[in-house]
Amino acid sequence: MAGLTERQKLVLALLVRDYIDTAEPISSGRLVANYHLDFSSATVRNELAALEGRGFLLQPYTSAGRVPTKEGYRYFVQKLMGADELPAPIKDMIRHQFYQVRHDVDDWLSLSASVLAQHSKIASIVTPLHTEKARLKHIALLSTRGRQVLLVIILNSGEVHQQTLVLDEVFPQEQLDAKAEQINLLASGMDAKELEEINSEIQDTPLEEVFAVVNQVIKQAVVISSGEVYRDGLANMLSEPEFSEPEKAKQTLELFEDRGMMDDLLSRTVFESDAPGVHVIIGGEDTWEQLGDCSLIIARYGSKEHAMGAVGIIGPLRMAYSRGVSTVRFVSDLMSELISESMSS
Amino acid sequence: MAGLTERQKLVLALLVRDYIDTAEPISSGRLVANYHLDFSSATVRNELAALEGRGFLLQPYTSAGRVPTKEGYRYFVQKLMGADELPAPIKDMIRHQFYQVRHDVDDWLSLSASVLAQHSKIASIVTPLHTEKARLKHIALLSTRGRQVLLVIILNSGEVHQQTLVLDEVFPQEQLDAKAEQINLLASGMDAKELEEINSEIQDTPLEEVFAVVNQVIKQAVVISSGEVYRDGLANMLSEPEFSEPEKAKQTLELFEDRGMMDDLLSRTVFESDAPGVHVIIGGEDTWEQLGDCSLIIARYGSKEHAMGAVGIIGPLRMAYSRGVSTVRFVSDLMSELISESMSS
DNA sequence: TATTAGCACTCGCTTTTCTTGACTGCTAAG
DNA sequence: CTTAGCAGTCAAGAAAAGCGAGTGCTAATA
Repeated sequence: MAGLTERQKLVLALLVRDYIDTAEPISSGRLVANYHLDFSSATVRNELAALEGRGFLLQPYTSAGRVPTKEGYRYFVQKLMGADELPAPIKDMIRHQFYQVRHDVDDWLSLSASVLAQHSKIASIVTPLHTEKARLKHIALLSTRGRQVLLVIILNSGEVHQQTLVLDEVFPQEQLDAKAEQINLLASGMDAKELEEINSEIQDTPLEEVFAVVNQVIKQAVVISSGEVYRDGLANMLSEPEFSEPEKAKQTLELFEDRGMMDDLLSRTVFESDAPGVHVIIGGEDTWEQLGDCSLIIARYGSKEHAMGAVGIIGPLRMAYSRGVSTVRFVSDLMSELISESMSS
Repeated sequence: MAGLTERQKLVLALLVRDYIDTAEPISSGRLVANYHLDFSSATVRNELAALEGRGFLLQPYTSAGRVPTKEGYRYFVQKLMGADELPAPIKDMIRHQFYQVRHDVDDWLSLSASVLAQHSKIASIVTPLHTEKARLKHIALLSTRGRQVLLVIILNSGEVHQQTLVLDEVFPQEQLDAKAEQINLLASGMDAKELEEINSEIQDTPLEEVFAVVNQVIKQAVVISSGEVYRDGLANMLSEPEFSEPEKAKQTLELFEDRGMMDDLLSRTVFESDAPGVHVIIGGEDTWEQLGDCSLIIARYGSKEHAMGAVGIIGPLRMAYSRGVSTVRFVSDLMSELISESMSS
């Protein structure tokens, strides 16, 4: 199957862009008029028919204009779309916003989510850093209230996990410090497998209770959303005409609330691929059936050596891919920079 | 203005319950037929007209049945509604679910949110414990990665706050321990005001950087949502017919995403009132304009002496108040029990 | 005085019909 | 290969008609 002619590419690009703007089927006449094409609407009609034959376009009904198919969007994103960078002043503003929270890492995540939602006008998702080879760096036990104790676990990657435990009896802080110190001496630097091996030694000692949790947390650390996942801009989505039917809206919201699904999606797409760039997933098909009629633009941040997280936006098929890709790239690069800066002395 | 007659109360109660079930305007004939009333539809019509005169009902249009007004719901909730407890097996199941996560306090919150959403079929919200008179109990500094340091602050109430800081240089864990110890010796037991007073002593010492954050956290601790607020069941809401118009849905979602609003609402209603019971807020009017056409059922958990949080559900005006109140009460009591148990030795 | 049967009236909803006009695909000429 | 011209298609919108659930009122009844 030969590629598209230059003119077909032009027509497809114009049509997709126009449709993304207007959300209405695009007609041959409209294309000629709006973009001052130097060939007639009849010619455009022929090209449209050809593009429809290739599976890039479809007509909602016989006498309507054309609408891109998922395949059409994919071709557009891969071959036709140019970059649509955020304007420099906006970028500066965002950099400034990050600068203002430079001392509080947790704010980086929520700010990223908020920035993405605001500038893409759709929903965003941001996961915390996580590493694939979790090793224990350090734990701390902090008495909070009665038998409740906060267990803080820090991994080699810098990832922080915490859990409030209810122990069997009340311990003063000094004893908790001692317990923590014992575990640190014993298990620091170990990964899940090694922890498992020394597990039997711990059995029936006073450390058993806490140790079990450390063990379990390290095992779970591989799951990307083990920390808090930030979301924003949910309400934005409902403004898009494709979610005017409440059914669609509900479906999408459920997708968004479903941790497992997102987990799988993010980790597979972002972490298993070696390409560090921006990934665009357009609608569900075979692999990602559940995505349905939503598209996803995601990128990872951090570094392969230490720890990585993902930032991304989710919207209808008809989303501003060009601007979206630029925005996601900008934010993920910014995050990577911030993190690498915060590691240097 | 005299009270309602017994028969008017009966008619109002039946109508509200029926409307909550069906979401359709209720006619006089329907009431007589469904509930085998021993007076005629004409009589019911007279009573309906009287109730409409009182502002408890209204007709969507001239020849339609009646629908409750906000006032109508309020009267129903205050005077007419009985208890509609969850069935015992369901209660046992929920208790069992809590039992399974008894060692992890953080799970209590997310489980509460999930239980409430599931059994009320609408959205839920759960805030962590927080105290009004925050005093510093203990801090810890944990090196995570490069210049990043996790600051964990534990208040007298047992509330935990944490923040990842980016310090100006890299410190080994031992030095961080020493710093933390210094601050603990100096400031343990102090409240916001006392911390402010010793602030000047800290100026220009190596502790300044960390101390500033501790100071700030204690001040902010009074805000209820300073910890993570758990939400669930958002998608449930969209199933309700009142949110079929995307505008309404969007509005409600925005309300739900707006932290400030919820904060204000929860703290004012739950904490400023002395009554520890379940509060029902029906639609926005003067005080809570923003609530619009949503209702809220909330209760606090914990104890006034130590720390309190709030659990609640949010839905359309037409929600199952009776079941809702029972469910919220059940969950909040359960949480209070768990917490008080976890404090005893 | 309170209740109720009877009846005319109202008005949103559904269905039907008609019209409009924005497109297309095809054909034949340039 | 391109394009003007034209017949054909079909959703969307407006207008009309009928339906029917439900009311308010009135007059008779207990």
